[in-house]
Amino acid sequence: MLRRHANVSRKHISQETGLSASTVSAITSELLDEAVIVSLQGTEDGALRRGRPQVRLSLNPNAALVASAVQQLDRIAVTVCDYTGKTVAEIDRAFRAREAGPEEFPRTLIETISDALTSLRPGAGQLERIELGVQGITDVEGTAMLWSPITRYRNIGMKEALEKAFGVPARVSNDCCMIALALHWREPERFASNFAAVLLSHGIGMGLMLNDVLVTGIRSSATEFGHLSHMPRGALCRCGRSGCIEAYAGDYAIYRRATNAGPESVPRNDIAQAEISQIIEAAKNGDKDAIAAFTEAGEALGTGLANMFALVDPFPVALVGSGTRAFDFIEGPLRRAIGDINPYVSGSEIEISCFPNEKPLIMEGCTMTALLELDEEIARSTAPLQKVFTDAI
Amino acid sequence: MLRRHANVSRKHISQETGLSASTVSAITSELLDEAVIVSLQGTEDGALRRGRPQVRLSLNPNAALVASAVQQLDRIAVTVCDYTGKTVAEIDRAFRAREAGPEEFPRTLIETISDALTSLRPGAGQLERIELGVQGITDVEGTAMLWSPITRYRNIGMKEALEKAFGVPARVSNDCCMIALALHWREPERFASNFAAVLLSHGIGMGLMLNDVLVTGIRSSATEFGHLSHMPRGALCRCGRSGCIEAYAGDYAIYRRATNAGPESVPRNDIAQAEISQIIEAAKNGDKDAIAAFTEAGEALGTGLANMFALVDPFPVALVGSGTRAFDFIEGPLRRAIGDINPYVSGSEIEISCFPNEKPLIMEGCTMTALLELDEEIARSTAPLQKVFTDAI
DNA sequence: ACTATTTTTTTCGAGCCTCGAATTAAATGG
DNA sequence: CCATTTAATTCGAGGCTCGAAAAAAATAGT
Repeated sequence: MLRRHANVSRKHISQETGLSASTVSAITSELLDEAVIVSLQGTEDGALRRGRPQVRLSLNPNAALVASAVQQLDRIAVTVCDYTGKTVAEIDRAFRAREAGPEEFPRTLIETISDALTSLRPGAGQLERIELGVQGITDVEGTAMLWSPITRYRNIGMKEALEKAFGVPARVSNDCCMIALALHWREPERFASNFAAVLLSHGIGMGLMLNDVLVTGIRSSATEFGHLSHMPRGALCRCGRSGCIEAYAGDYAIYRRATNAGPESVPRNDIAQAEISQIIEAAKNGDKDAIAAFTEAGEALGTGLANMFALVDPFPVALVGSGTRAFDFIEGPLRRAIGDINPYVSGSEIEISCFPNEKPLIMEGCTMTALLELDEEIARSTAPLQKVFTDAI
Repeated sequence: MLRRHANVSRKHISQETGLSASTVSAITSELLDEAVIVSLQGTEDGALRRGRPQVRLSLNPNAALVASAVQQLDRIAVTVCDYTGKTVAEIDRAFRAREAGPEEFPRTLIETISDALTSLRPGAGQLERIELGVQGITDVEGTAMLWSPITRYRNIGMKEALEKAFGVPARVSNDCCMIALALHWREPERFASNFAAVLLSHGIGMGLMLNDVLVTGIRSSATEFGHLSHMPRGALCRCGRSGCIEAYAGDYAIYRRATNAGPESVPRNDIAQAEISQIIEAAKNGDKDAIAAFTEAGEALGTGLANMFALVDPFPVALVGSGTRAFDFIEGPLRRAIGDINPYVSGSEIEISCFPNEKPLIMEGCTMTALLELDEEIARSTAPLQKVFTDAI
């Protein structure tokens, strides 16, 4: 509750959670004793009313620090946040992932986190957790980057090196999952129990939340939405197969279709954003191939989403990343494909939001993941939960 | 625990569930007082060992009765089971659904259940719940049959009429969900937390369990697997759209392809099982079109499953219903399609089981649903555990 | 300034579910 | 008939929860 809302009174917590006032009092007094939370005088809305004034409670910023990192093709970014989630240190520096050896990844990361930590004002909390967000496939345990488009090396261990260097728990996560988590916390009403975050960039990724749980694939920590079959025996995908959604909706697919290169031609993997911008301009000027490129991308995305809506309820969708710049050309075909395929869902009723800049979302998701794990740990150590009855049958 | 295993000792329950012996003792003694369970002398394995013998516990058969019903195109079947799930009465009679008016559905059902109940030996438990399984779309609350291929009437209310007639809670559920539930209880190791039951008959249905929860669609109580897009702008489906999985894998699609009727031709809805048998025979004799029909069915099913495996982990699949008779012709293309589409799943590693006869599974699922709801109710209504005080005089 | 009123928070006693330790129960072995 | 073994129960205690009562901390009114 306090992670969601700062400055709320015990009364308010009691009303929102349904716990009795006495229970809230007991729990908060214990957390205050342990300096996990702090109290402030004055009512929530600042108005002075008759009666004993509410005491506003908040998380104690100094209870802990967490470090979040995002490793991308050309940059490495690190953010250190206090226990309330406020950024207290930030570094964003160039990093040439393609030219880096496998050992450079953890090394550079450790250096950057160290630099961020030394820039902190004294008196801040202690570092308690590190969370790293990367493109590509990470193992479900979050120990390593199994495969990533940013490097030709496989299976780059991260967790162990980080934990050794800083002495705190560390994890690697898929960027799309972090984006989904960030949206879940940023707009809890819209992105509630069921929604998808679709990352549109060179490839297509998805972070999917169903029943309040992030869905994880068998090896990748995210769902392989980009490699769902859109068109059997269709366009050549970067993964080597044919007809994947990505082979129609990824940057390379849009470039290929816009330049009329033919669906079988080998995907380029060095497409600059400027080239996509040119295609958008061309589409605005009525270029048939450019428009067809975005139309086919929208159809592929819409078909994939419609299939998911046929399996579970329709859910809100967030489109994230540079691909959203062409949203005006993608939206129509996408919504049409949804309506065409699913008899019970009209394309127009699906909530779609765009977030052009994925990086802050990935960072936010990393921070939230670290903080939530920390919360769990604190909850465990404070008031040992009773053994949960697990059905062993 | 006792619903899963009859005749288990308190000791065994304690070991399996992880609850302490004292807790198990407290709970079981209360349930014994309420006659929800009964005890029997003698060890589980019958062997006489040293030490105090175990007391075997089981559900009390007479604690309650539940009625399950399956309404199909040409028959209506009713089974009454005791609280342990044992069948104590059974009726299966002809019913011409196509010629029946909307009011005949609940009326015939009530008649049949009444007849089954009057045939019971005296001393049996009281009827406590009714569960009905039907093809087609039911609302999530289980009140009505919104649409079903067995009748041209829409929105046939069932719950209210049944509850009025018998004075106990009633529900209508989708047949595929019931099949999934039955499999989950029949083979809990194979069909555990994640699996799918695919019904292959005139149309294609699916009961899907993810994370121990049956996935329900927005209106239908089951997932619309049959209407996932397999081939954009592909074969005409019974639902009016094009390229659905069902338009390749349903009986009418197989008949259409085998008779070379062209993918745009209007689906027949009166295909007899004998006609499908003929196509199977033709395939065995090497008929090109018959083989192609099953091949395309397998590809469509495999593609749909592969897409699901890309979203969540691969899971075991049960193929159910008359369509499994052609499994030998379907299996190869199905497994190939899975491997072709999902880079991380080989088609050969997916566990596929066949269950040709869907009716007993639907019935079993209905019974289990009713019994499990009853269990929940008993757990809720049970008086809170109280300590026993000895008289101080 | 003092008291009544209002509102929030804390304290207190109790209930429920769980557990471990000790006890009781019910059998076999010698 | 007693020692031993195994199962089940009882007992006391702890953790989390609650409702009722009390306390705390403010304003309103005389």
